Amino acid sequence: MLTERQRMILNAIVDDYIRSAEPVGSRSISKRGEVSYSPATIRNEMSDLEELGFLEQPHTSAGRIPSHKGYRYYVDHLVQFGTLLPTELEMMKSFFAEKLNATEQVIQHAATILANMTNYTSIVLGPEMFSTSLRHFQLLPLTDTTAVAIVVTNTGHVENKTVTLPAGISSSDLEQMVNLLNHKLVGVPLYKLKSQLFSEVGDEMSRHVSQYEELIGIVENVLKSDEENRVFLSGATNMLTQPEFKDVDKVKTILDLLDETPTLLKMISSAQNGIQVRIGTENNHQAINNCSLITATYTMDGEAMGTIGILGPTRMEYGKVIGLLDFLSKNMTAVLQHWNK
Amino acid sequence: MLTERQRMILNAIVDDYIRSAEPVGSRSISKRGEVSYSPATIRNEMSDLEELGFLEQPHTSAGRIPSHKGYRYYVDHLVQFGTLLPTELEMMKSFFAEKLNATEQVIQHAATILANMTNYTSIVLGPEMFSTSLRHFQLLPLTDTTAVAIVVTNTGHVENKTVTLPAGISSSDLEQMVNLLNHKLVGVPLYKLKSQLFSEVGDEMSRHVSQYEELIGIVENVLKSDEENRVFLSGATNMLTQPEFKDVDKVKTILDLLDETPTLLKMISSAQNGIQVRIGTENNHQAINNCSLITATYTMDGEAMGTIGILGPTRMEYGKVIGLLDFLSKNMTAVLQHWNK
DNA sequence: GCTTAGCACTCATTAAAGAGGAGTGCTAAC
DNA sequence: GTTAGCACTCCTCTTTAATGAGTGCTAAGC
Repeated sequence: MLTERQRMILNAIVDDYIRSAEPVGSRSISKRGEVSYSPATIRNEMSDLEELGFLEQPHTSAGRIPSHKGYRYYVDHLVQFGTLLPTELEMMKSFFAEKLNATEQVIQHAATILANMTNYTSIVLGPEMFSTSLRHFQLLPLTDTTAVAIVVTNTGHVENKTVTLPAGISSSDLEQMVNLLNHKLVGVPLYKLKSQLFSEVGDEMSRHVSQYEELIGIVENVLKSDEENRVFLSGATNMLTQPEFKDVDKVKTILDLLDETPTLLKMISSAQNGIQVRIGTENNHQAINNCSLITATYTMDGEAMGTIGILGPTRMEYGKVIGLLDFLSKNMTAVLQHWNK
Repeated sequence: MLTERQRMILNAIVDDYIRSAEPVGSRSISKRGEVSYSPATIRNEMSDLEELGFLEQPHTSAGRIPSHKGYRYYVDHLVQFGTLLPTELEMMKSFFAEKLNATEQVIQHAATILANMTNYTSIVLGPEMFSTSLRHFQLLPLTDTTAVAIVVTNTGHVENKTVTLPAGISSSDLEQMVNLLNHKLVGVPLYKLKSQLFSEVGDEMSRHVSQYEELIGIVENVLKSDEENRVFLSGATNMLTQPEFKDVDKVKTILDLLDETPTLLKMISSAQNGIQVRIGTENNHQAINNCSLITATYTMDGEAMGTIGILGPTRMEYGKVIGLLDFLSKNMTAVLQHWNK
């Protein structure tokens, strides 16, 4: 619905604005060379683009800046994915070459490296715990009524939580039950635990099933309490370097949002497979109405495991970030696979 | 060395400045009533106080603000500890009434509540792991060469780390050794592990001591990797609400510092017993030259366990914060004791 | 001798006014 | 359809002046 020339002009304006953070005037577009028309012609097109909702004008005598709709069009039709610069590639290589022997470390490190490379804020969602399987379950009594429950997954991930013990179970009974659970349920994917419980354990000791269920409840409880720990944040203070956030009050609402792990979790875990860009209000959070979130999911054996996200101002370097996320998410699998197999 | 009147004036100036964040003039001191002298007299004293280094003047025609030395004198001789307001007491009570069944949660929650009550940033150092004792040690093989090591302390704290296994140990040997270690070393304070190893285990299997040592090394390794997790931060963004930090660049260096857990750890773990106030440059960190850190240590059974700290601008409410920290640190023991015994 | 009223002086802050300039929209010519 | 020309808008920056809070000093008062 846009003419080729309009697309070129829109593209030039967005590019320019991303670079400079200043409203873009017709003359500076004309001088760039890509669009070889006079400023007057470009002005006419800009006027049309504004009428169509792709551009905005801060005030009459200023240049144009992209509207949300403009960014959307840019992202959907115009942006070209960046390829990694030699230095970036170098950093990536050294990241993948590193000997990190825990999934968390890989994720955490990925977050850090992304934040450093982009100068934006990175939000990374670690592997979905429920897609892994039970490696070991243990219950260590602390007092008469409490114990620390420990769940180890096949990925080497350890979760623990101090729990209140089910009433009316003797410690020897408890031990026996834990042993049986381990014997029968090790290797079972976590999300299947409950159903497996009935087919495996239920047969043998049907009269105690309710107590077993309580134990499985503990396991699930331990894992659920972990959800928030899946979120890794890095470079939050990079927000402070963006000219649009030089006002302390604005940036505070953003940083406060970044402090709320549950909100972050909801935000990033709602990402679709592949690369997704959510611009401004599409994020549905007042505080980041002037931010864009670019997410990429990473997989293992074809299954979605987690999400990598970059949060920056709407005026962010979409091409570069998408390129980086694409590269990282695709190669992430390799690293994780190495340690989880 | 200061006259009574000078002390009163200094006190009034610091109080006023803490409240208003504006240079304090002689007239406003005179009007407060505490010092019933004319502005001219007060001006003379202020001039003397400046000469003595307790006050500073931003420019000729401005009021005075306290210098670091002025704050130091205020903290050492003038400030009166705040008593908790009814609302504050209420918050404290509900905090202590809460059923938190893990030390980490207590600490984390203490940090949050402090940040909220003071509107400053709280840095809390959790219990020293090495002062607790071994509850359980476990090694779960993941691959041929790696395993996840799990250490549980008597406080219900669980640490884990994926480790590379010592070369040349069969899995059954390993199991046997872990069992023996558990048998002999459970209940031993963590800092005594190594020495105890020799007296307990060394006798029985002297030829394998080096391998045992390697296992203990793993235990210590697991615990060391935890040091950073002892630090809990809350209310970092509160810094943004302080008028002295309305400049984004200044506040960025502070927030960046707060992101460096190891630095925080060093900073807060160097606190002396009891309540300590470090003003401005006394913190030895460029980034927080305009901040003060007030710390209080909390104990259990007379032994130092950890530290609670509040970081704010040098112009912070010393009296109130010291009152809060005093109250909290003294009552903290009670909560922790409840769950660790 | 300590205290204080009086006054000149300093200097940050604020408001107003003007100059400059970037950029637009429109019109008319190419 | 394209573009040069031009009047117009409005932000930004600078200058200037006014305001006022606060000081330091001197001399008078108690």
